[in-house]
Amino acid sequence: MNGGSDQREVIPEATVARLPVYLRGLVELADSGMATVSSVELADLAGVNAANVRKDLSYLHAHGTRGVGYQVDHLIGEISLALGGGEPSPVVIVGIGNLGRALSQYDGFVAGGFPVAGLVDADPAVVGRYIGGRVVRPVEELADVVAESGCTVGIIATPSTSAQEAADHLVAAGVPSILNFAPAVVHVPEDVDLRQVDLATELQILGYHQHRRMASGANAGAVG
Amino acid sequence: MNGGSDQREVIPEATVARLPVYLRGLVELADSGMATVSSVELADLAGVNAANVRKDLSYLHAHGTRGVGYQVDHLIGEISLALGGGEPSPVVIVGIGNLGRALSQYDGFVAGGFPVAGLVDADPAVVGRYIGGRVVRPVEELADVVAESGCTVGIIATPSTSAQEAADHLVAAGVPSILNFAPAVVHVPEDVDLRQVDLATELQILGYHQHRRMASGANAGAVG
DNA sequence: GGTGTCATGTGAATCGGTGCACAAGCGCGT
DNA sequence: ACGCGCTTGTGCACCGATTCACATGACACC
Repeated sequence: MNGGSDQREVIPEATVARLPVYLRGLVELADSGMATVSSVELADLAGVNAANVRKDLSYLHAHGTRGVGYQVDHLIGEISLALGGGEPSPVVIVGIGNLGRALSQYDGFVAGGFPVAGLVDADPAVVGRYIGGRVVRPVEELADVVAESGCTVGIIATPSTSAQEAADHLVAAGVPSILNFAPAVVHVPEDVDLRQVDLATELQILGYHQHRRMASGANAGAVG
Repeated sequence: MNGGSDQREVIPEATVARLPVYLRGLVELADSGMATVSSVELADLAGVNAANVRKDLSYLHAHGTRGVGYQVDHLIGEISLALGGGEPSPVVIVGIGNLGRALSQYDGFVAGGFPVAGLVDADPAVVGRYIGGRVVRPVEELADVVAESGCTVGIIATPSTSAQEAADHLVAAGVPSILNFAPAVVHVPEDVDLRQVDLATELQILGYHQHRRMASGANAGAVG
């Protein structure tokens, strides 16, 4: 150990994407009173391969006990630590349309440690309205909102035509992480982390599989 | 080979996930009056590598012209054909809470060929209410809704505790494709296509990167 | 205390995806 | 008509992720 305490904490991207799923399952187990969990159980809960679970957990400082399994409490702590260090990350939502309104009242955010700290919109007709007890502020004050509440995550819920503009505003305000719900490709500097959540794309992917299944099943006939 | 004309249409999953992005960019180009597009332009538009674009398009019957590029119209047609055969796929939304309401009014669905054909909810207090001109029907009538409108896609927007139940209802109604927005792992038969869209998970992934960036930058400082 | 059983942890093979780099081909200008 | 430049299409190598299979090790029971 050459003094670097974070060198061993390089977690593969695919593993990171699964950790929140594990965490959810583990919390559920903890509520059920389970003290330990095996990789097979956790794999079943998360819908992945058991060996995959073990390899994933090996990246954390989560030592399991052979012949017994993993300690649920400890595992919850380690995963929570890896995913943001246990500190809540306030989020600011840009674009208060249908989706933005829904997101601002989504319980999962608060429960997951991501309290909604601000709402902004470019439309003067929306600015000033109250959504879930929070006032919608103009996009010009985005930097202020970020500075006041220490927002570290920005959510883009604007129409796709304004998505790039919203991203630029967030970047300018110093927000390091952006989640884009608008169906548009936005470009950000390399030091900004951007993730895309595209409902229409997901549906179209489903459409492909469905179409292909029908085409393949055409000669075999539809079996009930 | 039994005259199968669809045998060559095996498209890698990663490619399928990019096709909708291409399609969006292409439609935009078509509106701008562009008749042809090069792989480099399309790559820039979609935010991916140009060679990747070419390889992706090679899976379709979308022959480009060397020295010129691809014909925008033709490409739009081929991608649309691959993604669902051009047929609109009506969707039914299960769970009309905040998210379900927002989704039911989301324009992108109709634009993408996924009209909302029905809304159902298990809560009697919600059943009967009108959302965007559509009445919310009880979950017991889900099979009827599906049969009436030929829904092929089900969207789960329930609380996570009811997600599995909603999935079971959809499967029982014969819906072959399910998009799950609830933060829970649901299990479906193998012949049902299930995709997960988890807002909380996405945020936690962002949280990981942010946390790691801060930890790494602590000893190295800001690099100039 | 010894032994059997069970679950972790990991080496290694495999699979799918990405991206470079280059050959093949088409059109345009001369 | 011919060659030049531009772009497609793809072989190949690299990389990350997944999964099997097995060695290691701890607990419980007798």
